[in-house]
Amino acid sequence: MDDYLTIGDLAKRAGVATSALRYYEERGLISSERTDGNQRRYQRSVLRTVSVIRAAQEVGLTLAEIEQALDSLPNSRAPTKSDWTKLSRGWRTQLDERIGELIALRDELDDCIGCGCLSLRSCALFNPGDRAATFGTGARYITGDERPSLS
Amino acid sequence: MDDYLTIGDLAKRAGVATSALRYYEERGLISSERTDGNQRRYQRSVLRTVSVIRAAQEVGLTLAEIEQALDSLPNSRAPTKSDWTKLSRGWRTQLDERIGELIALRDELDDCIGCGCLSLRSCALFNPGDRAATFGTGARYITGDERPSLS
DNA sequence: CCTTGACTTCAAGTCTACTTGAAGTTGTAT
DNA sequence: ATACAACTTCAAGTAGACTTGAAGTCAAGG
Repeated sequence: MDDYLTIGDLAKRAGVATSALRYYEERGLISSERTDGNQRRYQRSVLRTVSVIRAAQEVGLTLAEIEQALDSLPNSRAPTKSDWTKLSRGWRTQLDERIGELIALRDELDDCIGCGCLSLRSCALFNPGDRAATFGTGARYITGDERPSLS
Repeated sequence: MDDYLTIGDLAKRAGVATSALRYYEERGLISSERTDGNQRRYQRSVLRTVSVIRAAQEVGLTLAEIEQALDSLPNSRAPTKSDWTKLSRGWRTQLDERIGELIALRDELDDCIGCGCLSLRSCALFNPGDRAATFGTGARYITGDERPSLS
């Protein structure tokens, strides 16, 4: 049973809090077995899953989206190498998009620095509408709901 | 008094909800005058301020940080061209940093796609610790609290 | 004048991703 | 055997940026 991790060990190795792990489990993102005394024991592969979750979060995905992605895997949960390849390819695309958006925004900023934009006539930054209008809490623009054209 | 905007007009032209404008005002980010009947009337310059606020949010700043930036302006609120230049230069820097982070993450993803990372031995993505460990809700990594080195 | 849409305030609700606290149980080293 | 850290559950709290709803007032067209 050296192959099993306690929640504390997993937390340490994955770089997350134990409370976060319990939360992931509650949401169904990871799973565990229990000891006779009802304590969680995680398979090593769960460490991999948690790493994937954190990476996906950095890409900008919500836990709901990550859950969906993990659910879509053939052997649900605990992604294999080819699963990971599939997922990361998709995420890379989204990441590319977000990077593109930020670069576009940066270009607008550059144009605006000292351009007299404050006239509000032609400045892209100061004319909303085609830029991401709805971005509530957090970075939601990456999910593909809508993509600001910045044309 | 054609120079004044109602809250509905401002909302439409700025691309935000009226509730958001009241919220900004409550937080002290924008200000208004009142009619005899106690309705808000905004100066045209407020449209500019709202645009600046939205742009800054897209850069990744919180309202608290934006408020601080606006407060730091000599003629507080309603930024002039040179104020805007100052602000946008600073924001551009942060934007650059965030873009750099995302690009680094993308490179990691690329390395990981089909590299056998799942061994968990040497993969940057799968070895947390030096990557941004704390990013709660939203894009907090841009604020300079901590910068992941991704070394 | 009257209707109707736009406005007012204020309190409370929403969403995401957790964290914190209380009260109690388990595992392990000595 | 005993201490003590690490674990358990469950409820409630947190942060940020708003939104929603209720109950009432204002403004402009016909």
